[in-house]
Amino acid sequence: MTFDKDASAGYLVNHVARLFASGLQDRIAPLGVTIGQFPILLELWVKDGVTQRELLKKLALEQATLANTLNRMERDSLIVRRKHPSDARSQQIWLTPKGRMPRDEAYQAANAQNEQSLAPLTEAERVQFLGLMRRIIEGDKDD
Amino acid sequence: MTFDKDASAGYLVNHVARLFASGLQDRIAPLGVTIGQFPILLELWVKDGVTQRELLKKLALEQATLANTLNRMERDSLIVRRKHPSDARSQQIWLTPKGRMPRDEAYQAANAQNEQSLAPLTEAERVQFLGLMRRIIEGDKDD
DNA sequence: CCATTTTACATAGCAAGCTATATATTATTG
DNA sequence: CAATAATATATAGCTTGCTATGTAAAATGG
Repeated sequence: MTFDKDASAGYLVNHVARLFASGLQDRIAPLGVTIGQFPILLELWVKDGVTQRELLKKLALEQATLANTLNRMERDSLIVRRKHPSDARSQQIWLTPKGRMPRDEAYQAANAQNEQSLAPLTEAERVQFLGLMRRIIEGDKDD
Repeated sequence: MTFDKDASAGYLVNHVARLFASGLQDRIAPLGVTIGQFPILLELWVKDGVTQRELLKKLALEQATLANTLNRMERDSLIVRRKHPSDARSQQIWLTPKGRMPRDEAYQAANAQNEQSLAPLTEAERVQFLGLMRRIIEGDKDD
């Protein structure tokens, strides 16, 4: 039997993911944010003051991963955790002024990276690519 | 301005990569191998006794990443490093009997995971998906 | 209302990736 | 041939992801 990793979806998708990640990392570093913090910030920019569990529901991450990244965000003064008024187990996660950074720059960084990495594809192919990935993700939920 | 992470190629590809990785991890764990070691083993099964630099050329990884993973593979008795006969800076990387495990099971694990994750796609779409990813990777090299 | 279960979160510990830097050896060059 | 540059690898230290487990508070059921 034989196996060609360059014909393996798993191998390729890992490689592509690292290309996107390292490109985005370079672009958002000047904003004082890392790629792991980025999706969390995106959610908090929509609505902060939420609990960790509420955040978790919107992110495809394990609870421990989120807790650890929130620790680093607190360390980096992007968020603060305050007592939940009615449930002492939870905390509310609030953006600091630093966490409320110029968001447009962050959006632009992400858009620019997507644009750069997808440059070899036509518009139709980009739509296809996103669609195929969404279906793979969707298919996984049934397992 | 607005930004929808679920319409972002970078976000989706990261998610998809983690689905593949965790699925493959589960499948190869019984073989005593981890996902980071897997692509290295694939190369060593083709040819061992090579130097780290020769291995590195075939893998889309940084030198330090490879060195660290080789350390863990040596710790796990999958490989041994022996003195290079003519260059004292290098070492030759050899598979141990354990590293020469039943490869077919490993190939089958990877194929089965690809099959499972790609299950929502038609054969034509799978070909498309691989092609799109290859072009993204290829496009990155020119940067 | 008290014992038990469930929930929310934190922590420990690991793998895999990265950048930056150190170290030893070989190759080159004046 | 000695000084310098280049090469091969290792190490330090970080982030992001994971699983497994601990702990405190809330909810529930007899």
